[in-house]
Amino acid sequence: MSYSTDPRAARSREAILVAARRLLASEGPGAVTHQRVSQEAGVGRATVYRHWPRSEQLLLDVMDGADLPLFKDPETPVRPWLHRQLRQMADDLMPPAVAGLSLTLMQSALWDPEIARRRDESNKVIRERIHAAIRSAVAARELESDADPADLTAMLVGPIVYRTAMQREAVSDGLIDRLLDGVGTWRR
Amino acid sequence: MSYSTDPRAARSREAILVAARRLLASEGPGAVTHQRVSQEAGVGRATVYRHWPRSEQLLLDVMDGADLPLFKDPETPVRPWLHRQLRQMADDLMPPAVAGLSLTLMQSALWDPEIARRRDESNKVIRERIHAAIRSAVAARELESDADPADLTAMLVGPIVYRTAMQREAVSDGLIDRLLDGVGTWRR
DNA sequence: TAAGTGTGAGACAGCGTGTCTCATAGAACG
DNA sequence: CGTTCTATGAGACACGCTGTCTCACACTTA
Repeated sequence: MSYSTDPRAARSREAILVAARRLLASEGPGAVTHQRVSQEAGVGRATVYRHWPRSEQLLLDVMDGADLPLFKDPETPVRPWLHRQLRQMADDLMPPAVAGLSLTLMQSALWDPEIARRRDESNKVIRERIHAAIRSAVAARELESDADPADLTAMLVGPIVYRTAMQREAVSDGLIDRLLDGVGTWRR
Repeated sequence: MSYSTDPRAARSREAILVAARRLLASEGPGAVTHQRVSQEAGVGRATVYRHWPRSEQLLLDVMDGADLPLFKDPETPVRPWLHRQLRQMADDLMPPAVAGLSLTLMQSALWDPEIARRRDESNKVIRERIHAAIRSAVAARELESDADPADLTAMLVGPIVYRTAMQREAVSDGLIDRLLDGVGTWRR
């Protein structure tokens, strides 16, 4: 994406993103409105609309700022690495602001094609990274598995999301171990 | 819960619930506002507030109307029965209105203690039903498993919710089989 | 210096919230 | 039957948020 190079526009953009991040962290996604953000950022309301006509897009860009390197660059042995990644994900999702943001975006995606597109992209990245990790484990004879990539993701990530966002309890290491056992037969 | 026996109150209640259900199905949770509902129901706006001061409570009661007998009364053999229940759950969750409602309530629960309480109750019911089913399978020597009840629920329900609400794809029978394989060792 | 443009301020119409008052129609009861 | 009781509809009020528009102004860029 290329934005205007005008330093005035860049300044506004930054101020708005900072304000949106602060509001999100302190009061949750519901507080990230054009009005609140413009006040917090010391910027005209119309300016926020100019940069982000829909507030979900603003939320998406706030999220992009904290872009996750999750499941990137698998290490061998794969199993402990995957365990660490899932642990990390569970911890990242625990704060209400983050859990709320995820739920908000998932919900917006149900009715907004643009958000749906970006959700699908995100899903694809995660799915491919997890698939790559599993493939490398299989190649190193660390694991025997023939599961579908999308199924793998659902089986590993689904329970973590469910536990943190819906059951609102901590993800134990034991649960992560069980999830990993579910993807196939591990050796060593 | 006991409501007023006054037939006027009962009439309003019913009209409001019917209108809310219709709005939910046709336009999603975002359309279920006091204002819209009161118009649709042909009822004063204040009347809606009297019955349900917060719109999430109205959504909860709309959901209760379609109360799910999900995972209730396990049959033997347990595995095919569990399979059917998970299939049913996946199909129930697929319509955007239902998926959206679930996400909305999960999100509200993050900031509203009352909604959180009812979410926890719901979770408890599901968890105990699934636990009962697993116990009966273990008792009948159909299954060997020592998983924690909350973990079981996360491992079975989590991926279904993830697939339908976040990946927005159909849950295949193959995935359900994999999930069931994950809870322990099945015999026969 | 002059043209171009992002901005802040604010108007406007609309929808939604949450609380309040008040006359009235209907229910409950002696 | 008449009388109390109460849920209701209508609407006022103050407020928050949306989305669009206009306009003078200051800053950027050529």
